[in-house]
Amino acid sequence: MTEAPTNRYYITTSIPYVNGTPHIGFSLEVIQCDALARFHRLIGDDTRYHTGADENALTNLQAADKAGEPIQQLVDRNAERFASIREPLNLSTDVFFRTSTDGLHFPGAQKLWRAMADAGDIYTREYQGLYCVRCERFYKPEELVDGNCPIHEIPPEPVDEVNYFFRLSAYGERLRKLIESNTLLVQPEHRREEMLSFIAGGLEDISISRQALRGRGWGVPVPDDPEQVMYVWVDALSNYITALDYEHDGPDYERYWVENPNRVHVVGKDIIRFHVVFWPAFLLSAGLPLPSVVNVHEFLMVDGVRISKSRGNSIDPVEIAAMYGLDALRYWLLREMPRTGDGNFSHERLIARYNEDLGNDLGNLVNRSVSMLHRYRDGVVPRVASVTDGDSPMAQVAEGLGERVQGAFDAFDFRAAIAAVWELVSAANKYIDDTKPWVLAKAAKNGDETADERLDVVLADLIETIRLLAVHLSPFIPDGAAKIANQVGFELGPVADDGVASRSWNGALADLTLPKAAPIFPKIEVEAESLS
RNA sequence: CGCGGGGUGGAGCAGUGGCAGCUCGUUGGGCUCAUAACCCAAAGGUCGGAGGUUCGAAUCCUUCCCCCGCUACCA
Repeated sequence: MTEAPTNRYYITTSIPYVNGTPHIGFSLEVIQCDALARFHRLIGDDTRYHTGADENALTNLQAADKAGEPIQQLVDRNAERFASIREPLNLSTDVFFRTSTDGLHFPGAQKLWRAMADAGDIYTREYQGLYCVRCERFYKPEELVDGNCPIHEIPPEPVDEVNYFFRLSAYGERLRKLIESNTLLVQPEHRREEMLSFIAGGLEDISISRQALRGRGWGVPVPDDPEQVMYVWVDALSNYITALDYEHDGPDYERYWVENPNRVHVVGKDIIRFHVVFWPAFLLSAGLPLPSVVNVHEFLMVDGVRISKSRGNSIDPVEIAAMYGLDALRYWLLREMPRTGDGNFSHERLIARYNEDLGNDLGNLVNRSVSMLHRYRDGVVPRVASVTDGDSPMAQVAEGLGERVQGAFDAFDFRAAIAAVWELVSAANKYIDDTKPWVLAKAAKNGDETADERLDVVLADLIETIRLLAVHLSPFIPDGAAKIANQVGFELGPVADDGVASRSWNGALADLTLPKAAPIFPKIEVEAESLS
């Protein structure tokens, strides 16, 4: 096998405002990214999974004022809440980056600003207007409803100030070409078209600063102008590189941004413009590499209604994980969320998916297989030449599974990735019914040597199938995958091309004695009235 | 208004020119290794309406109806 150069993979979530607490919609994004990060580690990529908090937004300051609390204190407390979902959701994040406290951020963001300014893309303009602090944008008088911001229903503040503007209008053509050529790949396809259509409509220059006074100095100061702080999106978007120490062109920056073809952002559909147009334009201006992929996910609704704090229909993913188990939550999010169109969260569907897929199909498969191995072979995995050679029926089914899963991941199609693995689960359950090991065992007991050999093959086939399942499922349900691995006598560990951690059929568990069978995904039993 | 998405058996979804599929549910059967799990079979859809292109349309075109998102805050 020739030594291929190490592939690299940098993946980011968007960084949420920390004026509230994480809800299940955000967990969709971090869990999608986590599956991708874990998958890329599994195939041996040098992977960095980045997430964090956007703390310099004016909206955070307002939340603090409303709570009568010092801004830094509120931001510290809420950032901790976002950071703390790492353990209960078993996220493999490499960094949780805070834009108000991490020393890398301010100088990095200012360096980016200077680079854009040096390119001649930043200029000042007198601006008079009505400014909604919650939106952090200006409104035209005719856009107001009863004198209020149409979104937040609060009166905008009259503002008369000089702002810095970015020459976004100069970048439409270059962005169009980059997106059309998929140099900047926007997924799914219809989002790409939406952005092309947006660009074709013409880009206007955008305001990229606000008066520092309005936020009492909260935010990233504009270089050489203490009167102004950066518009939150310039500051926030830059986190993807400031966290890598863009300030000093540090080793992580070189490794994951400059010398890495895979720079992947995963974002919600609401902020697609910022990531597909604004951010790439900033980078073009500064002469820096662009993201290679922006994957856009849809929203998760609850009972068909958009999650919002004012409606009070927010659902805490940590609570769901505590109620039903993390595997249930992760599996449901990755298996059920449609690629186009919003998904709909419901306790019933989550429980149904868990019980049916994880409990009945997968968990029961492991359980019945290991039970039979103990019953007929004292828990010792038979060593069978045809199985270790990959010549057995289940090995045929598993052929190419790794490629199918990878193809689905490359397309951010988590449902297809899981479905590919599930073909193996279904085939294994069917295999048991077809081969009837209990019949073989009875015949063997009566002296039928052919049946005895056949039983070895079937059992070895099943155990190897389960080993593969544990490995392939580890990006989706790391906890459950670890339990499956334990049931067939190994620990999920670092990536390997052979042995128990291999993604390919190899019969590596032959001769091993397995622990006693124990249910991995016990059924969730709930009474209907507790679901409301 | 502009841009975009969706409308497929009871429910949730896949399916971008070639006999309409998947999961769940329902009904019947099989099996007894297993978490009352597993396997097989059946019933159930004129693919939102109308028109058109084509040998052939869920799929392409036209038009209409309904639901939703974006329009420079929101994961």
